[in-house]
Amino acid sequence: MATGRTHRPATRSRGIPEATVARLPLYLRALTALSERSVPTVSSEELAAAAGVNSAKLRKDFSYLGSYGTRGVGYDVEYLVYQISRELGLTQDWPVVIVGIGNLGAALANYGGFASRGFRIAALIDADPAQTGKQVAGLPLRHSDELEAIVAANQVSIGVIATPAGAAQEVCDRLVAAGVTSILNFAPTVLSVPDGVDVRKVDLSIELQILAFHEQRKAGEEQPASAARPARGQRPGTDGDVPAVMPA
Amino acid sequence: MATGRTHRPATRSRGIPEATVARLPLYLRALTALSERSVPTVSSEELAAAAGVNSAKLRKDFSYLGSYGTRGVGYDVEYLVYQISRELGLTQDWPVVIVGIGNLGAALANYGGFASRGFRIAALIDADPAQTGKQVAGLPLRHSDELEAIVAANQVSIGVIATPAGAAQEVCDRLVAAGVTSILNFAPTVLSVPDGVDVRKVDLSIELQILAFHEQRKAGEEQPASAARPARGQRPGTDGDVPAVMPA
DNA sequence: CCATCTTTGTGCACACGTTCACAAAGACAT
DNA sequence: ATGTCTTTGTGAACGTGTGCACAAAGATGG
Ligand SMILES: NC(=O)c1ccc[n+]([C@@H]2O[C@H](COP(=O)([O-])OP(=O)(O)OC[C@H]3O[C@@H](n4cnc5c(N)ncnc54)[C@H](O)[C@@H]3O)[C@@H](O)[C@H]2O)c1
Ligand SMILES: NC(=O)c1ccc[n+]([C@@H]2O[C@H](COP(=O)([O-])OP(=O)(O)OC[C@H]3O[C@@H](n4cnc5c(N)ncnc54)[C@H](O)[C@@H]3O)[C@@H](O)[C@H]2O)c1
Repeated sequence: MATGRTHRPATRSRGIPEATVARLPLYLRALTALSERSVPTVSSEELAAAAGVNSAKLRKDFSYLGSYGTRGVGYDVEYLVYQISRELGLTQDWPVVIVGIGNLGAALANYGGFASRGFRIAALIDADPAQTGKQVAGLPLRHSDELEAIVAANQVSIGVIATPAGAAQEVCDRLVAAGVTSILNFAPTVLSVPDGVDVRKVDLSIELQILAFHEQRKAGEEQPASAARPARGQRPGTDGDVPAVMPA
Repeated sequence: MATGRTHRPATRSRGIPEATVARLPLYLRALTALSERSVPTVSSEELAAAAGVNSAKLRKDFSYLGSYGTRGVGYDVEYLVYQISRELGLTQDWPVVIVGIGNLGAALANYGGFASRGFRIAALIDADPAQTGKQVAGLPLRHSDELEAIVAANQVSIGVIATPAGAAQEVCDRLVAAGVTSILNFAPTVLSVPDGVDVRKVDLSIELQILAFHEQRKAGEEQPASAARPARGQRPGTDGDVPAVMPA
């Protein structure tokens, strides 16, 4: 997951809980799959299984949207797809710019699941003049100088940053100044933005470190009896590795 | 964020809260930057600012690791780097395999922040025989047939999946059968894994949808002056209220 | 050795998220 | 109509995470 809400304090007003919002896309994906198989209705139990969550949670999540199910039957697939799409704002088109078209930026530009929901790539922007004009994913690379003009002309409100970390804050500032109010950041930096701008981040390295933590824990827990695998982990049981020094 | 913990129920034993674990890499990154600038000590206030969190939260997080600060002074940078690294299991080397070396897989393989922490790419694996042997990021692509052998030979416990969604579950099953117990999944699918295996996921599309939700909310809130009816958070312009049909 | 000042570590209260468990809504058959 | 059966929607209990606010630890200076 990603991230930092620099937005409003709470959501108790017309509020769908943040945790619920984060799961709606998951439900939507599962429902879309059912829809493609022409399944007419689905129970909370089935859908929950498909989305990898527990059914009580799913029902509570849906209850924040309204009462869209039918007791004894379940949920109408098409109807739910529509309701969730509307709630997420996917019934409209969101123009998006991607800044920093290197290895990662190009992969993102080629990502199908991008356009499949209402997201449209308005432009691919890179600072390297040598790249300008080159085509990536069928779109021409535009130079950073044009950033402000592109954002304004297309009314872009969502920006994706895939530049090196060092350039991320500057790019962010320019995007925000030009009118972008939501940013998805792939660079490993903390971005600071004014109130009213949302930032979410994706960081491979952080995800791996979290996995490593649990991995180490698993290794350290290994049944002392059957030394299954001499995992590279720390020694088990004993937590007492008193480490190095505590300098002055 | 991302994820499904299919691991243990809770962590009440030697437990560092999950939310804290997820922030440790962030602190570590900030500390590493300070370390490179030879800053000897840092206060919770300063470090919190650098990591983008609130200082009380940071102090509480650190308190789960032990009492590593000095009142009136702050935290010793080098010492904290060591303690957090140890806690996250980064003092050891973690061999990782990436499966599915297309646009995204190649970008991940080239990612510097990979090796910079203790993660080492043990192998890049792809199913396409035409690609086998080609070099990506200085490593030769290996064919999927070798997956099991590679995992076993390198004692790989962390796998990254960057294949198309359709292949993800099968790849996951093979990784798990071969001994992998932590998976980072970039394919837009829910993976099912046995107990004891951790899965984290990264999904661009989901992140964008979450941003779109808040974006829509912001637009719908625009000082509507008078005719404001706080009905179903619709955007300003098109007031296409009242949805379609509710089928039988 | 004492006073003062800074900054940690944490008790506490509250907000948020999850799960259980069940009343009641509706479908459907008779 | 009435009864049975399925499955929703949600109250209530519990667990986890956040942030305030402050006592106490230690540095530093006289
Ligand atoms: N989140 C993740 O999982 C993940 C994975 C891999 C890489 N990354 C990060 O993504 C970023 C990009 O990685 P990459 O491998 O594609 O790097 P890259 O070097 O291949 O690409 C960076 C691109 O950004 C462009 N650029 C540089 N400064 C710019 C500016 N000011 N304005 C516009 N464009 C600019 C460069 O011309 C280049 O094309 C890096 O920060 C990297 O650390 C993140
Ligand atoms: N999470 C994100 O933000 C994000 C972004 C872009 C793409 N994606 C996803 O990542 C995945 C890869 O995207 P991509 O653009 O690199 O696609 P791609 O088609 O360029 O690459 C897929 C690669 O996987 C290989 N492959 C297919 N089946 C395989 C198997 N069974 N075993 C091993 N390798 C196999 C293919 O040969 C190909 O090289 C897709 O699922 C895509 O939806 C995710």
